[in-house]
Amino acid sequence: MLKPSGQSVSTTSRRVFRGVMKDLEDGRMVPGQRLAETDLATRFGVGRNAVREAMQHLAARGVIDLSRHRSPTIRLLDPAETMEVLDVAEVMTALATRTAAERFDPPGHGDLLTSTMDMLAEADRIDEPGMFSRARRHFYRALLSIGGNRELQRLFPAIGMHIIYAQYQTRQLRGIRLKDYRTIIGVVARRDLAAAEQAGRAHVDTVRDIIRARLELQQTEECRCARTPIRPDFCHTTSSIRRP
Amino acid sequence: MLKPSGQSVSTTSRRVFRGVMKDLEDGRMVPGQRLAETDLATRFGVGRNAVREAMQHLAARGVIDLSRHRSPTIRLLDPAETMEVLDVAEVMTALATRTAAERFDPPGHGDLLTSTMDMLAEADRIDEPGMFSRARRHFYRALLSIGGNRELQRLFPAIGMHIIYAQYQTRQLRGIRLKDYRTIIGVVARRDLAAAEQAGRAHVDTVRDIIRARLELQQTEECRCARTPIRPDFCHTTSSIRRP
DNA sequence: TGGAACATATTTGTAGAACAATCAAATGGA
DNA sequence: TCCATTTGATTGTTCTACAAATATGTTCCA
Repeated sequence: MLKPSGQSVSTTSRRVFRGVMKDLEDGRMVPGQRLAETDLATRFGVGRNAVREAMQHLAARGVIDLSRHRSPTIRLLDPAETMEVLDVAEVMTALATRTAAERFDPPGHGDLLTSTMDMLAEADRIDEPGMFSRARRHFYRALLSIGGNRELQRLFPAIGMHIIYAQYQTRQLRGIRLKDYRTIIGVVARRDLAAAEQAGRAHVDTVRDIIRARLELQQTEECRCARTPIRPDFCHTTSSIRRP
Repeated sequence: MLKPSGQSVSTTSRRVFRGVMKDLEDGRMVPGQRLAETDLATRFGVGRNAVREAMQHLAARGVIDLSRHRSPTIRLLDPAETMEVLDVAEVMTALATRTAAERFDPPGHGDLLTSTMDMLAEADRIDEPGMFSRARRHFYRALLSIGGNRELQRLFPAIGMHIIYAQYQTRQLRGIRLKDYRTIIGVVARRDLAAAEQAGRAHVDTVRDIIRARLELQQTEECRCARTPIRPDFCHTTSSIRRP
């Protein structure tokens, strides 16, 4: 039920797809980075075809950019496009939270929410890199699952939030997210449609404000921190993935 | 400007992708139909690899369903999922119309709207099958172009409306769409944000009501018209595309 | 030294062969 | 008629091969 039909197939290209997504989530790949197909093939132990299929999937999902005779690059958002992504995320999140509140059914969905809550608490206590990402994903999957809208389940993960997560990763954002997620869980459990929609919208709005502030700060003082906006030519050669 | 970055590449798999989309739009392929990869390869004069890449792209876009060791099938919406698609379409369309109204700039966008208007009028007069589909696509592209939100330009065509167009094609719907599109163009040109958002929402709402009515009608009297809900096993064999 | 022009190496784009794994239909027996 | 087996067709996957384009490196000239 959590897996949309198209996702459940377990093929080789799927493995590459997931691998790249996971690498992006865990910070092993960063926006702007090039992905040479032979490198990926050896890295995941598959043929070039499988890699190319995965690239098509990733491109359709907005994770990478393709251009002829160039290595695919992980999408890098300029400030304007970052805001555009957030505008889309706002209405989609609002729909997700409202639908979840509308369809929330304690007997079926109760422990799903409590387990999500637990996972968020765990992520708050323990300070492990991948932990928070997993909790966040779990939260949204639970939300979408409760809502039961299959088209939303399909499209929501296609919003460019993955890129934003990778590009603007700060502790400040993480803390705010945790708080907002708890609020959302609360209003969904109360089945308060209006409050749920508002909470979803407000969350994205908060994230937007923080990112905007950071972008403006960054524009004035030209200091580039370790993890934020990486230039497209960050990796000068196409073979950008080092083998272990 | 009309083309998102990922779309502009012109490769062989891209040709297959476009070909399938066009076949769907023109009614040469219908929801539920199977797409054997060797058939597609010969039909488009390309290798199997290219077809498989295109299938990954189409699957990511929600145009086809993939399952292991089965020919891909064009997505077929049951009544519930049809409504779910429309729920997503509603908020996305509302965002599109509002953003267009917000960013509308007569000097730059004026003749884009008039040309769209002309095309819609043309489609209304002449009764050619592909004509209306082209006009509709032109309308939405213009809307998204005016709004300028690149993420929305990328995600909007990924909504399952293509399938709905193919599955619920009636003259009644066409007429209503034409009228609604003109209304939307009007309020966008007036830069009335609230009215634009409302018009977008109302349009999808109207479409939903009509489809719902048809589905209920269909449920009572079990008559299946020529073009509507085709069963998944419509094509009994996998080689469903006949060569000319 | 700086840069332009060329030559070479690397990478992508594409087709096709080959084979295993799996599914769907046809066949044949009870 | 119904079930089991076989057969045929289709997909999943890797490899090879080569053309086309890009990236890199080197040479040469001002």
